[in-house]
Amino acid sequence: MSRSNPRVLSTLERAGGFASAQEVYRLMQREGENIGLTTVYRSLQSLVNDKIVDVLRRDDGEAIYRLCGEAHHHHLVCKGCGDTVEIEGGAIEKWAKVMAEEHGFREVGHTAEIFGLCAKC
Amino acid sequence: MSRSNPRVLSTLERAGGFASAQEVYRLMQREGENIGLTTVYRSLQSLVNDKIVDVLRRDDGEAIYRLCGEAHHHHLVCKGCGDTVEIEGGAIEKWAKVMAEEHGFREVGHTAEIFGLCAKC
DNA sequence: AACGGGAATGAAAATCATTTTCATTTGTGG
DNA sequence: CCACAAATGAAAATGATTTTCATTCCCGTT
Repeated sequence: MSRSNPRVLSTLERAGGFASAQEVYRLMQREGENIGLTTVYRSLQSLVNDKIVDVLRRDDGEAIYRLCGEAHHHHLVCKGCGDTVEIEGGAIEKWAKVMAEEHGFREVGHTAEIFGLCAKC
Repeated sequence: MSRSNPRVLSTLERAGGFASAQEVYRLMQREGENIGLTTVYRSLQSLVNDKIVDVLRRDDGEAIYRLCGEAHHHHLVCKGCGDTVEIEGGAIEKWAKVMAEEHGFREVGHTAEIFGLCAKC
């Protein structure tokens, strides 16, 4: 297995903690970094596995990566400007737990996102 | 502009009101319908424009189309066998609404899935 | 220093969904 | 029957992402 290239993480940080693989790659190119697209993808994937970054989807389907704290949280994403707010989801945790038990599921996780238009858009 | 081919809508309905363009296409093929992939894409786009169907994204980025006005439900998916149970998510609807209002978001939708191991796996 | 093996790298090819192009077919009004 | 616009679909183009594979780098061992 490959480990994350530290320059990828640092670039993602500098990008405001929110960018697609292609964007991270272009950024690094512009900054004269000598790195291949493949490595950028691999590093991002590895960061996702390690739960250091989160992956979401733009409306066009492109994956965007985002630095993420450890606390489990959810996102409120603006369809217009892509602005993201981290929100708390206690209600979801409970819902997921109840639903899982009701159907005899074990080792459950969940995803939940809300998307819409923010006040500015 | 092209108009939607009615067979596409009818197939999407039969698919449970929830499928990707490729899936709709494969379904129609299997049923002996004589239609091209291009037309399926065009029809779905046109249905989206007319707000007859909604478009969401799968985790892998593939676009999935859903009939508008379908009872909104969520999925409980088994990581082992892929079995899926439709579950009701009243709690989520409320949560999404509250969170959106709290942050000044409009026209909000949401996605929520629970995954785990079912009783058999 | 030379050696060997595993990890990291990246160029190029492969994949896959989606879009575009364009020539053909179909349907409709005149 | 004719003309013309809309609909269709095969094939090529696009763009993100993944895979392949040969090369390079790193590190501990002789």
